[in-house]
Amino acid sequence: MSETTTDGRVQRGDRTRRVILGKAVDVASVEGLEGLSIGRLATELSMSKSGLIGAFGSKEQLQLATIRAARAIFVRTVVEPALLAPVGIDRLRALIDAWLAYSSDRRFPGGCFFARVGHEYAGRPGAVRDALAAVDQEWIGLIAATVAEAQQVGEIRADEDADLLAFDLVAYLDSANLRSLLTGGFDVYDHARRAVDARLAAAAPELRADPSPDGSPA
Amino acid sequence: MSETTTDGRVQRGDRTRRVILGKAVDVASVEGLEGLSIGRLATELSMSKSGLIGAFGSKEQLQLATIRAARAIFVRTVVEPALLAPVGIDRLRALIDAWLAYSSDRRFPGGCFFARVGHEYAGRPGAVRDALAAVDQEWIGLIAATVAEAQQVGEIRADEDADLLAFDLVAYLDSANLRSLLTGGFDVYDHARRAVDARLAAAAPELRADPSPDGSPA
DNA sequence: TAACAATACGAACGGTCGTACGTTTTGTTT
DNA sequence: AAACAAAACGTACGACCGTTCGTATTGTTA
Repeated sequence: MSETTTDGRVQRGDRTRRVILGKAVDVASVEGLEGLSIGRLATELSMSKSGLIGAFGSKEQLQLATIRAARAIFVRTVVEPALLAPVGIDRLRALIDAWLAYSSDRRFPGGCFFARVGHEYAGRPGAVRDALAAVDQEWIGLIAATVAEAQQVGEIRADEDADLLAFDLVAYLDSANLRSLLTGGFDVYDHARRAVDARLAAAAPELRADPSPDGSPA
Repeated sequence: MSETTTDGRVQRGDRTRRVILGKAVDVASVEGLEGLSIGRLATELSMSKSGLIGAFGSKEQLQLATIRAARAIFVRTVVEPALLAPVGIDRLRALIDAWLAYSSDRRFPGGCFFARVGHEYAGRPGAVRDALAAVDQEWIGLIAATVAEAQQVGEIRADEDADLLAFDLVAYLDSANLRSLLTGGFDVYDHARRAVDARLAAAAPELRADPSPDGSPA
């Protein structure tokens, strides 16, 4: 049963959905998920409003699908390439570097998609907010887990709180993203890089072994 | 000329404008400056749409006035109380503490007004974006200037880059604001506090003076 | 070929948006 | 009291919003 039948009809529908979402993520990264209007999207894609909404059922479903599509792009652009780096501090830096490139290269025209729409729905309960909160938690959780891995291989001090360190790092990234968009300049990404470097240097294990419980240096 | 005549008519207009803006900042902190609709605002204030828009001329003027009103509230809530603290690290901490209270107490129902609408317009050139960028720069500049003052009184190491330190601190605050709204919890403010403490501890001058070029304390 | 299913369409719906115009009300100035 | 000025109103406008309905088109299955 369900022998991966490639029904040409649903196949066409899937393709349409992909095309729509490709445009939707770009629009939403600038105008937000509320400003993402059916009519405008339909016009830009040269299709009918009814055809477009018919592919998703309702605007909220379109919004949720847009979030999933943006997440997939984020994973492909930031996470997967960074996971090629070896476990430890290298992988952590790879994630951070990939994120900075993702933001400064304007993978989405409005900067980080999730920063834009996250703030849009942060104060409004509902399915959209929940979905965005989940993605945000995934991202911070990934950073924290990567920090923990680096601790296990001894590249980050064991007494560092992984969640705290993840909080700091993500904060630098988000701040750079916003300020770059606001000012139009890119210098602030260097601020973020220097902040990351300093924070990771502080979290690095002491090179000269500190005095053990008994028998200490002169 | 212009002997501070208190014209009852413009006085009434000013009062109306104040009432409108009082509601506008609250609405905009949740729905954004775009979602701030004339009709809804008029309904909530039991006045006519035409009367409301007539008080400002256009929606963009209303938006700009709303930003100025939010800035005034921010100055009164965060900046002015903190400026009572003595120059130096105390004043810096007072600013940070006041900001955390301003955010976690939900002085605006949607959290920090400027985080919400800053992201909304960060990617869209125009007068609104420029106004928001200016306020943001004011705030970061104030933090940086306060850091510089603390350096002059010897409470922060002179080799710290004031702009860099300000960037880090503001990043912690913004991150806590967003994540608190997204999750509905307030634990993340403790993360921010611990991040601030650690960052300021790292920026504090060494207690045991290192050997200075000539004649220094034993 | 006939019956069925999924997609996309055009047209229309009620509702809200920002704005403009003319009128009424309220306050100030001759 | 008369003339004027500012504020607030009611009404109406065209544009767009998300959604619904019936229909044509395209592909699959009997």
